[in-house]
Amino acid sequence: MVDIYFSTHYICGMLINELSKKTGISVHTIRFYEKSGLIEGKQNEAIKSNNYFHYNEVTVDKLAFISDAKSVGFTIKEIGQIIDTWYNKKYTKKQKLKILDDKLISLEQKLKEIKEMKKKIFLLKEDVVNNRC
Amino acid sequence: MVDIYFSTHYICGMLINELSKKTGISVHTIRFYEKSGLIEGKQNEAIKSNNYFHYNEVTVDKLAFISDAKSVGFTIKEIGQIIDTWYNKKYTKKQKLKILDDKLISLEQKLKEIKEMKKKIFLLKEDVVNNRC
DNA sequence: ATCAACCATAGAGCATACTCTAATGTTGTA
DNA sequence: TACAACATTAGAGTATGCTCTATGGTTGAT
Repeated sequence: MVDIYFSTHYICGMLINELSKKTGISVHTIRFYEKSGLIEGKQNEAIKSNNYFHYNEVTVDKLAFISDAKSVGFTIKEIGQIIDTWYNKKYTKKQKLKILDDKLISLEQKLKEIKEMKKKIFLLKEDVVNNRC
Repeated sequence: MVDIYFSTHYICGMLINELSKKTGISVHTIRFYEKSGLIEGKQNEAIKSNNYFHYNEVTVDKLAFISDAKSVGFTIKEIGQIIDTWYNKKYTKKQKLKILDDKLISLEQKLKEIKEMKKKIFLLKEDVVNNRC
């Protein structure tokens, strides 16, 4: 009988391979994100035979967010900023709100540009349909 | 008195420096786009003393389009495809429509993702406002 | 004890999209 | 004719975001 409250898994969370499988992000890329400061694992002080990093569900959430944020065109730096408004004490409340408002503005801008591009492509399509080009 | 109908400018359009000033895109970047196949200048057969390239208003339009298309996240390759549905005989009508439809679908997808990200950032902002993180 | 499957770090390599430098030739105005 | 301001090509360098390789140690099932 194993006391789950003292199992390695319960205390330390998952290792990088499990995190990779859970998120669909490669081990290499996860390490790259860790080096870039977007996520961080913890080493268990009690275990001295290895220096393995352990990750929790917060990291899973962060990686899901990173994927989404990359899709909308945010850079690693920008994603780091947003994540730091989240769990981090790096910024004051005022700074956090400024960062988030800036991102909302840039998303609004992207929305506008994409709608305009849709119109342009649509007009181009009309020209093709009507043999005008 | 200069006969403008025979002036170099009228026949050949502008040189790269003027194109750069007109579009706000650097000479280097314009050359990069030309190497990438997005635009093309023409050399004047009649002038043998130099090998200068001449550009017309179509190129100005193309460069404006390239800037917009880059903003919405299209790659050079994708932009090339779109431009080739435009003035080019490289594709059949059917192929052109396929390319443009694909782009419309990807723009629709981007629109969706950005709207979702706006919601996420908005909720995050609420958390900051209410001191929940 | 062996061995596949994991873990770590350091650093090289790659694709994209520029951005710049070097070397050299041309044009047009003073 | 001098010279600043243009033009050309070839290729090197930079930033971003991965992606992979090398090397070596650890874990866990047989």
